[in-house]
Amino acid sequence: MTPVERFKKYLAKQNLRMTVERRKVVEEIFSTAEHFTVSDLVQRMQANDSSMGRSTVYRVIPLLLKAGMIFEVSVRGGREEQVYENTSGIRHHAHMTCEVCGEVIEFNDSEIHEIQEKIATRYGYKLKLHIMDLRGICPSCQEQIISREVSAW
Amino acid sequence: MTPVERFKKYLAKQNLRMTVERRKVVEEIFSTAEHFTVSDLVQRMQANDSSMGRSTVYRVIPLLLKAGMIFEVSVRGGREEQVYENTSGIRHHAHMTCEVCGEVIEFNDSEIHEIQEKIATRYGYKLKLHIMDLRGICPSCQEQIISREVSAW
DNA sequence: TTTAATGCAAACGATTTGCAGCGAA
DNA sequence: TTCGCTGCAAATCGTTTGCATTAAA
Repeated sequence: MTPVERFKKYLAKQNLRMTVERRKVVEEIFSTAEHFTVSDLVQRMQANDSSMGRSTVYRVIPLLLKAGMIFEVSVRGGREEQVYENTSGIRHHAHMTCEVCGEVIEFNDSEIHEIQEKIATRYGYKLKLHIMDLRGICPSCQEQIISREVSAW
Repeated sequence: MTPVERFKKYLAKQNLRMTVERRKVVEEIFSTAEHFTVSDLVQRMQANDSSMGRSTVYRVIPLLLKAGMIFEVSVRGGREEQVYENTSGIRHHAHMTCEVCGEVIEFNDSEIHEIQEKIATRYGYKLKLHIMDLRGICPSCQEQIISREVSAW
């Protein structure tokens, strides 16, 4: 079943309508596995059809969330746009961030995946997105900022 | 060393100034271990001093982030305010969310903590915040929404 | 036909910024 | 005496919403 068909079924169940605009949004979202923002979608879609409305995209997003077809991904700060991902396939995000200098280390630990699956199984969940977000202070920033005050923490 | 002293040192290092307003913000943030929003702070502080400016708080936040004294915590959606936490003590957030109905299960798995610490040690990081965020679809929503289409995923 | 969906523009709400006066160092 | 900091008001920017029109079902 294609994403469009899946969404159409979901809409029908809610007594909502499949429109050309909604179809285009879904096709655009599932055309790649990359994450996206509303601006990304609008920009890509307006390249083909300049009349495509921004608010239409904003109105489709919550429906796709409810349908379990996309996820919110980002931890947003300031006035950054929300980032989404489609749910075709399970995504793993495991990273450790230094909150001082912003360094990000990505890692992929099989033990983590095993535990995540174990937990999901325990509760009967079908996992679509795993985020392991470790925040701390990297070695060099520890020296510069904390110096010998570590014991005070 | 108190949070205020710590922040003062950080400011001095950057050739910035410790002011009465900044002192009050830090004291307010470290008066509890709870998370907070800018509105929380402004409201609490204006109870004592109605002239306290909102933009002053907004301008202190990035300094405290850089100083490693607070963290951004929330995964914000829509126009929700950003949530922060002070870094006195390590915080663990482990939860699994159903993206369809919004159910949130909090769990505390010692194995996860062990692995998180192991990873941090490997890279020399001083951990302050651990977030394990699992997103998926809960059993009852799987029935209602996916029904017998699971195989198509 | 009925009524949900669309595009546009205006409204919102959180966050940022320009500015003139203030006050740490 | 500097020049970073403050409160205020205005500006930004992502997101939401009212409305007249269009188009699924």
